[in-house]
Amino acid sequence: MQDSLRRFKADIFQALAHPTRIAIIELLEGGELSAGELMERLGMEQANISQHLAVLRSKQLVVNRKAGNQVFYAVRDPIIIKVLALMRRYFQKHLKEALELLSEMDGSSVVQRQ
Amino acid sequence: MQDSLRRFKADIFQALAHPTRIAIIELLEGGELSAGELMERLGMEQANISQHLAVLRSKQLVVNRKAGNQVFYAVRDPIIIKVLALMRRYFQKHLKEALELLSEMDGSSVVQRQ
DNA sequence: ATACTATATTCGAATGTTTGAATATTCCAA
DNA sequence: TTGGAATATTCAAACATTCGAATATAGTAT
Repeated sequence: MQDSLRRFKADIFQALAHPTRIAIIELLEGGELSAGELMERLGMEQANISQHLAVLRSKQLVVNRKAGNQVFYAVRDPIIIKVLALMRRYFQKHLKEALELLSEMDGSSVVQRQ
Repeated sequence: MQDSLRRFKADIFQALAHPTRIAIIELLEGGELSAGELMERLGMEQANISQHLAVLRSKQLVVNRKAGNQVFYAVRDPIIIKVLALMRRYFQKHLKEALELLSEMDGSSVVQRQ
């Protein structure tokens, strides 16, 4: 059980482990939005957004509600929003190192190392 | 910037998105441990633990301290521990659905669907 | 019925992650 | 300085994720 609990947590982190999906959750922090609105605000392919929404749905991080033609999405549990808020705090706290990490990831590093 | 911030967050979630790495962080919640102790308690291959530690190090989720022969690891920032604590709350709150999700993942589902 | 709009799914190529086996490094002790 | 213990790295195979293009479904209006 210990291990499958950890698999469960890992799967949720996995679902959060993509910039587009984080953007979706952050957009939904202000309340529910339709798939189309998410698509517009993110400026990405329709299919791509829909695929990311499918990931978030499959891990139950979001719930959806059909209204006629459209499908509205919302974050299922505010705990997830809290998790992202903690991440923001973490980022701010470690801003300097975070920026160094980011530039290394870019391959545009200006950071000294010995 | 908005987007690279999200890439940063996504990378941290990615680092947490593995049961073994979650186990490592949870073991470290009680204080620092050597790589060897982690290996023993997790009962996994030496190389495997070391690789997972390398992932956690590269995203700066843990810090390490060499002491003679050994390397001791610790969680860098308690915020990460808080994140995992939130996940525990989330899990407890959604225990029923979580169990269903887990059994689906196992392929050993006993859950009814229509 | 037909056409239109909104959303979802499937497919395959590209890319990234995970693993154990083998090997390397580092430190200490004899 | 040789040997052993602790840890890290490299490699390649297996597996998973991501993307856009194409296609499917479902609702609404004509």
